[in-house]
Amino acid sequence: MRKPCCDKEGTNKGAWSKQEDQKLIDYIRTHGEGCWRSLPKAAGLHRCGKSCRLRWINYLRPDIKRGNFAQDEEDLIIKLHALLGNRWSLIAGRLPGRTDNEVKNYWNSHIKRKLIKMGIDPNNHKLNHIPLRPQPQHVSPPPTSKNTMDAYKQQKVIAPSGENNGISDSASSLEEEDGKSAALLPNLNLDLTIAIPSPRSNKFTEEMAHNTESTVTGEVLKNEPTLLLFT
DNA sequence: AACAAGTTCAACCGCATAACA
DNA sequence: GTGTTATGCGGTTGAACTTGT
Repeated sequence: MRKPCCDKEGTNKGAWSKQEDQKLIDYIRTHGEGCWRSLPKAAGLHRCGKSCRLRWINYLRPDIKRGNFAQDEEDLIIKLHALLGNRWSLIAGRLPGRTDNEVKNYWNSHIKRKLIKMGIDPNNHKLNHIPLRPQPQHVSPPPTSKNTMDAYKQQKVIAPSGENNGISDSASSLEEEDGKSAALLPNLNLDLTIAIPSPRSNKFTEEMAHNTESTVTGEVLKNEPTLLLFT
């Protein structure tokens, strides 16, 4: 039997030192990413592979964009979250230079609070105070305001994602509700074009294709899941 | 200046699943 | 087909930092 990934004894934990960072950077520059299990030993690090991977992906990678999120990034996160739920890696994948951890943290510390303040449930993007009569479906024009927050404010119509944070009940659940529920209707002007990506994301893509008003193209970009958002 | 409360964010943990034997 | 390991993901934690009193 092979040893488990994280052998608890003899491995460092907690914050990384500059020396550790440098060792990791040097090693990956020379050997590239991959084989995280054997990397710590080869790089002379007393860390588990998991920890090295996380440090590299979330902090040391050269293409990481640090600093505040721009307004358009924030809008995109909201839109994607409405559609995808807490699938941070998928959301981050649409924000160049941003990591899933960063997006998740930003959501929890900034956006979530903002939405709550506005009376919007961040879990399902619905208003907490629901009008007595539901709006008819598919009648609202796309938001004309410059960002999603404005759209929320002006139209008070929130995205479709269901209680479970997932995507599985986005469009279908609305059909099920059939106007009986007071749930508001999607109006984020999400026009999706999805290309079948790498095998790993096929399940996701199928779900998306099934649950959203989307166009599935036959184009495949190797190892690059493609989800185009037009706002 | 000192402390408390609130916020941010890097890092850890556990689970799911892909990959492999 | 089954069992085991490696990897990736999302939830959570806690130290560091900021703000208010």
